[in-house]
Amino acid sequence: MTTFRMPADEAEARAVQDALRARVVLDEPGPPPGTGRVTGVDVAYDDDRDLVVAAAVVLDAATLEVIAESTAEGRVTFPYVPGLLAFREIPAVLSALEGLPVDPGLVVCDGYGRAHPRRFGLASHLGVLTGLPVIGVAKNPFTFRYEQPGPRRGDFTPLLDEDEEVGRALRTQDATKPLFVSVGHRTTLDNACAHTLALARDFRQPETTRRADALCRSALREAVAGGRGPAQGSVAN
DNA sequence: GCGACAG
DNA sequence: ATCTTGTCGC
Repeated sequence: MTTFRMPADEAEARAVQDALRARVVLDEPGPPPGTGRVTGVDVAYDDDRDLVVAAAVVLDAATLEVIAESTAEGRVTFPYVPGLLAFREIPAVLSALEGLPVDPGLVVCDGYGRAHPRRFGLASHLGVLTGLPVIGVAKNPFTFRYEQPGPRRGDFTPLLDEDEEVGRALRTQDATKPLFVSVGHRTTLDNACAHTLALARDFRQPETTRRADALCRSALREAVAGGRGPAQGSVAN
C-alpha cells in the first residue's frame, strides 16, 4: 500500500498523476462478476463545516447482501478541480477502506479511471495506492464523446477521447440514462461493464454505489448533528 | 481569451 | 457534491 501525499498545488497534483500512471495494471481481467466480494466507496461533504465523510460498504457479489461497512470522517484538504477529484476524495476513502474488517475484493467508485484527461482518474489512483482491483462508474460523460447506446439494459457504446476508447456508455436498465464505466486498476473494460451490470440488477446505479452513498450521507448528518470532530467506525455482519 | 468540466 | 416542494408512480 503506497502512502498518499497531499500535493501543495494543482500543478503538483497533475505531476503526481503523470508519475503514478505508469503503475496502473491493465493486463489483468480482474475477479469474475458474481463471485467473492465487491465494495462500494463514496464521499459526502459539508464544505461550510470543512467536513468530509467517506463510506465503504462490502457486498456479497452473488447475493448483493451487505457483509460489512465502514465510515471515516476527515477535514476537506483539497478543492474540487475537474481532473483532480481524487485528491479531494482519496484520503477519506483510504481511511474507510482501512477500517473494514474483511478484504474488499473489487472496489467500485463514483467517477472515472482511464476516462480522464491524463488517463488517471479516481479509480486508477485508488487502485494504484491500494493494489486492489478497481472500476469507475460515473453518472455523466465529463468531456468525452459517445453515441447514444440502444434502449435496453446491457446496450453500450464506446466513450471516446478522440479515437481512443477510454470507457463505455452502458445502459443498466431499460429506458434509463446510461452510466459511464471505465477501468481503474487490474480489470478489463469488458469485465468492468459485466460487474456494473451485475451490480445494477435492480436499479440504474450499482448496488455498491447506492449503499455507500446512503451510508456516507447519513454518517455526515450524524457528524453535523453531533457536532463531533473527525471520527471513524465500522461494523460487520 | 472564453467556456466546459467526474464529485 | 449541495441547496430544495411538490409530485408522479409502483
